[in-house]
Amino acid sequence: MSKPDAKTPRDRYRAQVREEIKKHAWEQIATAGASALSLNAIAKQIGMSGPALYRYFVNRDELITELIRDAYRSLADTIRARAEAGADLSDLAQALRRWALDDPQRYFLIYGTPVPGYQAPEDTTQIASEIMAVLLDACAAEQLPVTPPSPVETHLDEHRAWAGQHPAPPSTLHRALTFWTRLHGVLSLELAGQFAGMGFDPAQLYAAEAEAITGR
Amino acid sequence: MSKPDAKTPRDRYRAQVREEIKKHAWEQIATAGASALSLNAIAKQIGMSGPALYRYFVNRDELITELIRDAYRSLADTIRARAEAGADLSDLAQALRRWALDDPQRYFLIYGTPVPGYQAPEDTTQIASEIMAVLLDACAAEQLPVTPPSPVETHLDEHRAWAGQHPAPPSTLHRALTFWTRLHGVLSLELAGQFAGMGFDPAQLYAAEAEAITGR
DNA sequence: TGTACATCAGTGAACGCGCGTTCACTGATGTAC
DNA sequence: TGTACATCAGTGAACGCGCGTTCACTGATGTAC
Repeated sequence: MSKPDAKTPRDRYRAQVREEIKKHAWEQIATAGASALSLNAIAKQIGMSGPALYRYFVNRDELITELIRDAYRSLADTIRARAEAGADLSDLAQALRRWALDDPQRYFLIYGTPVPGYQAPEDTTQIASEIMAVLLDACAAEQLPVTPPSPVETHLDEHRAWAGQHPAPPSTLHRALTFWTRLHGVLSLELAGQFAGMGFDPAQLYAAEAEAITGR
Repeated sequence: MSKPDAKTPRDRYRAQVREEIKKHAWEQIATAGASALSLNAIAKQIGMSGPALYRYFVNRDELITELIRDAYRSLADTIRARAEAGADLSDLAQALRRWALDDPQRYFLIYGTPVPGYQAPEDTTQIASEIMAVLLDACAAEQLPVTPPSPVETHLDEHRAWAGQHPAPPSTLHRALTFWTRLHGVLSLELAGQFAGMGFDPAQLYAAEAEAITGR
């Protein structure tokens, strides 16, 4: 009897095929959007029959859920790695933008239009709060002049469950949240092509938002 | 021979049925998202056969395009009406939020995840710049202290084609654009359910953004 | 006011398509003695 | 090292489904004289 967690050749092969399926799934999403993702089409690209994929994913939903999970993980790892390398808020903003531009549909899979009724898996909300924690750390690291808390800041301080055990003061809670929403505002409109034909450079608008929040 | 633009009973009937088709299309989008919109399903709801709809829309794409156009028009009219009623930036922000919450999927149809390859009709970009013009007016109406232009402001001033003939100074260009992106940032994340389970009230975060930009 | 004709809304059958998914199977790979 | 058996990847046929769209048609509504 082999140890339950030993990696047999078969296990390795399985993992490898799963990765290949995902790789082609991402390609499909990149070119036609997530709603067009088709198991049969993926199978054809890989050179397998459609039903073969059911050896690797119980159904289409599980595959998509897995892709969402991977996207979250990728983003969280990217941001955290930059933070641990000593990045400031402005650097984190740039890392986020690069990650998004690298594969816009991957960004939209996480932050885009939700399909009514679809429930994201629980562990993704955990990864999301992991990202939030990194932002809170980064905001806390940059000192701001102490001022009396605004109404929002007070409100956020009274509903700080989302910040976990983070000991951030009210102003930091607000800054982290605003950092996120403002960058998402510019980034999502850029990725959606809403600035197309307007003539200016979205990167400059984005950078300005990133710096504005730094208080610099 | 009747005048070419006279409204015959048949014309009126046609317009009426077109509206009914659109009404059910919106209901479908609201409950299952735009990608799930189906002509046959709409026909069934109305009590018609599927092919009958082809008397009213040349195909599915034309219907969706029409819905997008209507959504843009509705938003532009809403914003402009408030502006003409003397609303300030904060009021406009609230009008935008109400409009979006009224039908989140309608908001996403305009500002949500784009389908790669789909090209929006030209006249919608015209309506979009109409909205931009209202924002520019509203921003111009609120005086801010004169300061030397920042790099972004200079950049926007040098690429101001998107602002049409509007004589706004650099700082106003930047404020109008930022007003839009910041509100969209909070709003789109709220509508997508990204704040779910975080515990705070998105309305307060939104209001704070709306007021922050006012410079007040 | 009545008749002849044209217009047009709507139907039902049919097309080809691709989808997700199931099932019984073959054949290769790994395991146990 | 060899044989017997179990595991499991992958196949091909088949299922039911709903989709967008076309076509030839019926019957009602409007127009012209």
